[in-house]
Amino acid sequence: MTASQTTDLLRQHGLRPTRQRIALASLLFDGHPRHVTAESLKEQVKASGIKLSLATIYNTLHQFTAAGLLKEIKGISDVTWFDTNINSHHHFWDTSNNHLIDIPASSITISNLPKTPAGKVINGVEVIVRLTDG
Amino acid sequence: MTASQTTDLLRQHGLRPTRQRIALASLLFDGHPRHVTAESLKEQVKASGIKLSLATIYNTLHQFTAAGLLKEIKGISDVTWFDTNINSHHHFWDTSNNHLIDIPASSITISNLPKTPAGKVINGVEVIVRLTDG
DNA sequence: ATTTTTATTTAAAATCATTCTAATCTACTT
DNA sequence: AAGTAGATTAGAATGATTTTAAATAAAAAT
Repeated sequence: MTASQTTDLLRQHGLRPTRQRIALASLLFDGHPRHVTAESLKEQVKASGIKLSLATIYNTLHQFTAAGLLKEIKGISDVTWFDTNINSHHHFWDTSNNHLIDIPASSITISNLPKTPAGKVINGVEVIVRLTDG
Repeated sequence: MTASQTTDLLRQHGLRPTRQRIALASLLFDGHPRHVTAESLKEQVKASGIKLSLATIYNTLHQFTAAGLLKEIKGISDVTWFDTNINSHHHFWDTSNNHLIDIPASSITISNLPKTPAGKVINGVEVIVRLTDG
């Protein structure tokens, strides 16, 4: 993607094409699927000789997410939960009051998974069904 | 569960039955499914007039988990990930190198979910398939 | 029972990811 | 070119969790 195409992309999403946003967008939207954290992106930025603050990386990742350019992958809120139900099962996560409700394992069927990478083994499957008011 | 049954339970799992562990175990293992965080458990402890430190609550939750008495519900590591793939899909999480791999939405079928609580709406479904070496 | 050993608890400090603040700077408008 | 609204930044603040190092309690040995 050229610099001018990146500029257009940002404008189309209501974001001013600043030097920092252009730099991050061209790293992120190169056509390949990418999974980044703020830290991993900071490394890439550093490696390409660009200088910008970590706060800007966080701001920009959230703005891109709000604009629909990125998707946030987040577990259940930002704290660790412990469950007295040790059997395999899943959860509704009610985001309006931050409560969890059990979903029996039998409610979820997983089929045709892509091949597990060589040397790796499936250790567990966690399904989170997010609920909101409405 | 009586205090002596709680003591037995702890011993059976190789844990010394200390005052603090007995108190936490009797709150947690009352036969009802429970989802707790360290903070929520601290509140319950406080409400029952018991005094013990937050560090002990964290230690104990992890020890109970290691002993198989609790299950930890955790998203993908403890950082927020952002994904350039904004279509509905899921993830392998390779815990050995902390990498993510996409799983197409079509690989996962969800059926017979429990009824969504009144006034709530499903906002998204996130499936994490955890991988380890071996 | 008393001592000794080893595990546990604790308060306080440290850590780590993330957000906030308030000052500076930059893109867009006039 | 000047003004204004929005963006960036360094550094402080926050919040969850872990670590540290000293004090305490449980189990084992005498």
